[in-house]
Amino acid sequence: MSIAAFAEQAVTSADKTFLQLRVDIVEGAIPAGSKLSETELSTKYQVSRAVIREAINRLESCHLVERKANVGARIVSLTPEGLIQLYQVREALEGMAARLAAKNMSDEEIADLTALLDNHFQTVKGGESYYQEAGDLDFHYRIILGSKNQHLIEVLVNGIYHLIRMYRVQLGMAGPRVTTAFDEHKHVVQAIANRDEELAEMLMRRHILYSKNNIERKLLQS
Amino acid sequence: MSIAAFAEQAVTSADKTFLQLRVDIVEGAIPAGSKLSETELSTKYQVSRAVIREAINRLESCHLVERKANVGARIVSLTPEGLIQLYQVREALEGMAARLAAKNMSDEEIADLTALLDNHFQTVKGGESYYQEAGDLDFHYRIILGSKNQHLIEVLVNGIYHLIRMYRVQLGMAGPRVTTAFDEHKHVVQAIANRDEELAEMLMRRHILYSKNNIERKLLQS
DNA sequence: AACGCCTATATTGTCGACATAATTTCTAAT
DNA sequence: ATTAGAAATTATGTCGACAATATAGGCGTT
Repeated sequence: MSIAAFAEQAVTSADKTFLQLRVDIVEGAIPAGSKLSETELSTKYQVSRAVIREAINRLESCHLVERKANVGARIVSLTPEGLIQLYQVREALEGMAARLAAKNMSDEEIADLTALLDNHFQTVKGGESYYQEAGDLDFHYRIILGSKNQHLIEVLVNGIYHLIRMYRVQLGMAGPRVTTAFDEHKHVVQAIANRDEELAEMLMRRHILYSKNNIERKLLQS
Repeated sequence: MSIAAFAEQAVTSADKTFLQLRVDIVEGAIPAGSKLSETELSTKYQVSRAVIREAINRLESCHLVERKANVGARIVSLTPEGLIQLYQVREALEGMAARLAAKNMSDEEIADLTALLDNHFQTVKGGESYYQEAGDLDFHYRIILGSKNQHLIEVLVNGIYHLIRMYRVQLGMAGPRVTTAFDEHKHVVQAIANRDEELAEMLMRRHILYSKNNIERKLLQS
């Protein structure tokens, strides 16, 4: 199961425009903090202003843009505090996700997750570290989905993860930590396999906390 | 500071329609699970369909309605599992909020919070229990705001709390537990005053967990 | 020269109409 | 009578135009 599995396909024109805009924003094609002019975008994407407005509305609900009445929409500006706060929310939510996953994942799902990790371990042992980010995402997504909690899934997959990716791309942070993250992932999965909710949550929180500390260090460097 | 302090005043017509619709949905004037016809609503609220569409879009980002392309929008249907899942998210987020509040609230804010609790205690000791829900909300809102975490505040205040209120109203649950909740609130505030992040989070999580258990019991009764 | 006010411009908000997709209803054939 | 298909209807999606608000620039005054 890849990330694409979560992308409900776009049927309407507003859907496509929204998805396109989201990519352009997250990947930095439209720089953070810049203003989103409706007329400008409508000519650029060859759709009416109504479509653009709808797309912007959805971007706002992802917390990727901020709107002010009668003024317009701006892409959110990236601040170190913002990223830290994002990781605090992520720690809380993914910790709970791991707890719920330990309770709610099926044995088969857990087996798949274990297999994924083994697979991931093999590729990285071979030095192919370019695969790291996708692997990391797969790990986290599976546990989030494994929680079977609709609200949790929604907030994380449609909201926080795009924002985090935006930070990663635009602050020039290459993927997650490679070296130690494997063991942390492995221990989380073991806890889930043991149906140890308490430990699964604690380990996931630690894992994300370490990421946060790692990022804070990088932010202070620059 | 009351709940009204969070309601950014509506400037545009879509704002007002959104707020009105949200009240009508949460309070049950429009029953859960029912379809939201754009044309119907536009005549009912005396605004154009564009305004209704924008309002519905915002309701969707609150998770109060669900839209399907080329079909329309429905108010979310209330299920016991949905409420339980909501409380799981709430436990994770408000636990983190209490932790952050213990770190980030100013001494003055903590003093105010303590005063509020004393006040609340006096009124309830006098048997005026009708004030309970507002008091409970005030307590939780202050801690959420005290976290100083924008994402946390957004998700809880603009998202989850309206949904929970919708459940409360429509499943006919009178406010929160009265008897034991005070002590739990008091202990949370004490932990925050002591700047004990760990304990503050744990106590808040317990507090919400108890609420969840209480609700589960009520749900099983009916 | 600096400040305030007023006009001009551009952008967002709102509207009604048309295009398109989904649903319902009617018809016809088995 | 039931079902499949097509026409009619209703709803959502999209568009261009107008209205209202905010911003920018120019003008006059102190």
